[in-house]
Amino acid sequence: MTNVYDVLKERGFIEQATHEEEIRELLGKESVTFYIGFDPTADSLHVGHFLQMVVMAHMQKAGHRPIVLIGGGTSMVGDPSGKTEMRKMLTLEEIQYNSERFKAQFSRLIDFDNGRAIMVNNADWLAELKYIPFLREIGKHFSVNRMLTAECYKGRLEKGLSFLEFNYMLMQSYDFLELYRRYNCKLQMGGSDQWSNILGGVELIRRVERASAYGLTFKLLTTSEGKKMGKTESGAVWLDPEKTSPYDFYQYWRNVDDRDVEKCLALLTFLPMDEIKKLGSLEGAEINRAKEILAFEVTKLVHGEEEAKKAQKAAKALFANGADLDSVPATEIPRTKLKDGMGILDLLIHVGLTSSKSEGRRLIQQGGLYIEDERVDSIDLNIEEKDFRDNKLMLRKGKKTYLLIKLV
RNA sequence: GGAGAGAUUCCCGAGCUGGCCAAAGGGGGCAGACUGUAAAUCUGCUGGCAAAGCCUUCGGUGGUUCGAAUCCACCUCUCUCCA
Repeated sequence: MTNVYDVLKERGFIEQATHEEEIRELLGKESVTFYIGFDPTADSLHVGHFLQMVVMAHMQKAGHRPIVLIGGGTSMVGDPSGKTEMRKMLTLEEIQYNSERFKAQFSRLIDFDNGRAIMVNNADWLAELKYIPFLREIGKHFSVNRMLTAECYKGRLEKGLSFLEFNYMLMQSYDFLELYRRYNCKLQMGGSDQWSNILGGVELIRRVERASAYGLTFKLLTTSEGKKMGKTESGAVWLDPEKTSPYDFYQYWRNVDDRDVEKCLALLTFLPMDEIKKLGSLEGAEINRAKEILAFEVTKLVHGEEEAKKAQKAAKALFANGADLDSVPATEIPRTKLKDGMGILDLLIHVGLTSSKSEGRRLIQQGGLYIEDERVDSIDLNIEEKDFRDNKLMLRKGKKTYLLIKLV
């Protein structure tokens, strides 16, 4: 059986490791409990988290036990790594709610049955901490000099860093220690921005427990241009279908840059590597086939096969000849609203295609709006009930944004 | 606690010897052309509205003025240096 470490390495996940050889050996000979921390700062996970879920799934498949650590306690402090500003603090209820949502999303890729994976909240132990004992037991092991030279604080040292946030590293290190004690967790993984926090924990366990602990970071999911992936103009690409529809999710991957296709296939799908290499080497327009597979596979993992098929069908139909279909993003509009007709500019706002009339006016004046594949050339166009065929009307903004309006 | 610097439209960043400022430039975004639902490139747009006009905007509140992003006072916040 191949070592997971090699799998992760081959697929390009790994950025840095504390003890590369030892980790590889450990993963090869025993079932290792490991953890990744997640901040419950939003009510859904996004693509960046998905990458980490995939890693956990690879690990679990190889017989290791994942711990999903919800940072209920640490998120009350806020990780300053790579951030330019202090984060807002969340209430307990929000954190609770967000964690519930997370678990549902994790369950798609990770099996939590019979303790094969665990989900814990670090508020359980962090909230109880007493200041003096904490300083005496944990604080004494940290050198401020060393912390200040850490890469992750560099940016903040120029902009200002509060003592509150400065403590984040201690808390995360303490998490690792606590998980080591409770679950014999020996390995922490995380994004490469977590490197110094992870190191802190590894060293802490070595000092306090005189035990070996390890850390591993993955590459952040970035585009070939170095930008963070999974961000669009309208925000993150979420895993929650309410926040990012399966169709939009599919389209996001369908539209990745040529240069990113192979990387995405390796990191975000479970297709075998030789197949991925083949797909990645397709030339010219051919590479669209690889993109379709990427989009389909990732959508399937996140939203299920059913939704993935629907999204794919919709995309194909729309881009082939503009036929309307059920799985295209759709909005409903009550019949009564259109009794006296509705100006096109108002309609655009109503269905959320534009955010102001000026924007709609510009869109139309620049020839970017189509109704049933006919370019709209007047901003005074009035939409009435009789314009709908079968109670449906297909709008298109630009080349790729379709919206089906249903009359109800 | 003391001394200084600053807060501008989505972001960065000009303007700050008062009217020509809805505010340069860049980034980002949107649209058009080209194309492969890619990239690169080129073009236009990018506060709102009942649109040759009007309204709201330059950290906040007041004031000076015919007129303020620009001047004055107070406040809030941020940064730098000193303790």
